[in-house]
Amino acid sequence: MASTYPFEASFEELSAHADAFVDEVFASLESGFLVMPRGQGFVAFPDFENGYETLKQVTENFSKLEEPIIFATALRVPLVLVVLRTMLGFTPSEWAYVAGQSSGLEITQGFARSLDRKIRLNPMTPLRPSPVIEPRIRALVEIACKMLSDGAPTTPPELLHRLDKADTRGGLSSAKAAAAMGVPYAMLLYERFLGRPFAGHRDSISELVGDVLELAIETELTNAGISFRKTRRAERVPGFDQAPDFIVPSEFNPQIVIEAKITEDDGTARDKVTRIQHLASLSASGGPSLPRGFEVIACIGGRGFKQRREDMKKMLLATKGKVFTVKTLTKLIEFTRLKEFRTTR
DNA sequence: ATTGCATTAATGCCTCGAGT
DNA sequence: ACTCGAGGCATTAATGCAAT
Repeated sequence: MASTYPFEASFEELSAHADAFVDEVFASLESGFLVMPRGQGFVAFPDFENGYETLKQVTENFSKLEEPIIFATALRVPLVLVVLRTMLGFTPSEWAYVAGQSSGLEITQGFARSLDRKIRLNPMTPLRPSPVIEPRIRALVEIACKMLSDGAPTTPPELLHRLDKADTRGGLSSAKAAAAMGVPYAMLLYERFLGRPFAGHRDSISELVGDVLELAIETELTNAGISFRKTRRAERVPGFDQAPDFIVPSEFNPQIVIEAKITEDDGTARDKVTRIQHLASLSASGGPSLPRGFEVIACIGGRGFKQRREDMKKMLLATKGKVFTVKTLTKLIEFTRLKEFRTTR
């Protein structure tokens, strides 16, 4: 085979040796799941512990859970709310639902989510709720106190109550015991097993993971002095049903589009392949506000793409070989039409 | 403040083919 | 003919942020 990398190959070479090029791309893909960004809203353990200790103090070692006291404390140390939610083992949405049901107030899932997010972003900033917000927070605290005090009701054996866990099963006495004596390592592991490890945090930084790749592309483009338009989340760009991540030189004149995707999951990878194929067909057909024949470039990362040989073939053919990974990103400009837009050496 | 959108991971069900 | 595993596919849940 004459060419090493798919982006150097002619279309004839590409289709003749598709499998070899798939191997080449696979070889340069690596997985990055072992490390993840902390992100803005990451709650470090000392902060979380501070919330916990505060709650433990004002409840006198979890011997009494009273709404007025906890509400006042939560305003002062907002992480108390996060700790309460963790004791319940609920998502913000779920907490909002039970609070709404029991209080009769309208407490939307979005409200609980943004409150939780706000606290995680600024754990040390006291809350100053407006008259509209205050009763909602009170209702959240109220229902948490009640549920944590009552513990899990008995359920038929085939059902499992969400409060049926070590520290909440028997109401306050369970929490009290857990706080005083700790919980066995096996119990910690069991909880971890039920909730996939780092799930909440992973979900919240899911977009930052992709940023690493996007930033690398941005650097390449900027260094070469190439004009580009980077689209934002859920942005609408005329001509595209879903906006590609980069458009060169601008959204009004799409000559080159770049899709950047990292995934560790094969289902997601499949989805991305479909999307890139769709871009390729848009390029072939053109559209009301799209010139025909714009170049489609894929920049990919993560082991998810390794799972699917057939899909990778499709992607290589759809992009005419213009598939880059973190390892080959330095060749991005040289081997694509991007070089036509270069203004610096 | 609320809503809608895109993104991501995880999971169950289905199909297909290899091996017994 | 049957079993088992792998891969494909669709669905679900959770999340942050731009738009409203």
